[in-house]
Amino acid sequence: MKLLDIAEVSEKAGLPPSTLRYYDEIGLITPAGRKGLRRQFTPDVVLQLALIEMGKMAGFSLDEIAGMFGSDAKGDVPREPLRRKADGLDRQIRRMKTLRDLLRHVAECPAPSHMECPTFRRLVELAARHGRTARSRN
Amino acid sequence: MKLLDIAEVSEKAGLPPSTLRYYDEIGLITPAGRKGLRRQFTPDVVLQLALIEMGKMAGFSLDEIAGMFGSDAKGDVPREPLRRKADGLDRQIRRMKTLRDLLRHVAECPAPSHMECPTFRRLVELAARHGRTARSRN
DNA sequence: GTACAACTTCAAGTAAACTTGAGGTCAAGC
DNA sequence: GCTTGACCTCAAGTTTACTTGAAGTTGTAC
Repeated sequence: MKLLDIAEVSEKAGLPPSTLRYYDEIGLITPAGRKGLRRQFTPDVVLQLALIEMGKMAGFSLDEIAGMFGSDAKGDVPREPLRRKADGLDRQIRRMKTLRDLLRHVAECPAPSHMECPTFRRLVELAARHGRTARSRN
Repeated sequence: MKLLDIAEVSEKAGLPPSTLRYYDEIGLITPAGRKGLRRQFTPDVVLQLALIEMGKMAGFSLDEIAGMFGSDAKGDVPREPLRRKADGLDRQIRRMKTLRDLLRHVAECPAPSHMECPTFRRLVELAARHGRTARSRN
């Protein structure tokens, strides 16, 4: 299996080397070994990084992300929190769809102030209700 | 129109007063006036705050959020950037759905290491492709 | 009319997620 | 075998989004 050095991973993942070193430092990724001082990564790390990016996009902290996928070795990834996170994502997706509709509406709407537009208000109120319903924080 | 003081807004919006003062300071919200020193808000601010929360959830910075909805007075909200943000949200929603499926899968999957599970890898690869396709940053 | 709880300001502190820079190491090509 | 460019470490700096605390002010209830 061919190993990659940091510049190759950086290229493939679209992340600067400084970030990769930082992720290594906090244990989010781990090089397969070293050649001299240089980190050598398996190609899988690129996939892992894609996963990390997704987690970040969804609003998870690096700590949370490590908790989701990082504890591979131990094998004791607790299932219930994962399910709850997935449910949280569903709620978040719903709110993001509302926000998307809102943005598209604002881009079209000729009303001088958004708050005066009934369509706008309805959408925000809808989202506010969703937010209030989604009481659990993850 | 009845005005709210900071504690009432805090209560209704679920945000601490310190945050509301901060948002005022950076111009994200604006009190309708003051009673003595005390800020007096119109009820609409609660809706605005819901909107801000949505924007944050979607990964926008407070600056970006101010740009989307804040420049109400000027009336020159540029439409094209808004449409692009909406499109960005669509891509993000797609990736979040993948992440959700991934989390549900990990919660079920008996494989010792996720990276060894073909279903898992397929999902991540899918998402990685989505990510690469979505080149524009907002 | 006075007490006091709830507000106020302003400066400084905090946490997360990186980035930057100085100074050092080393593998590979010539 | 030596140069050189890509890597390394470690400490300090940066940005965003707040929070905290000290010290002062004031609307409202008694």
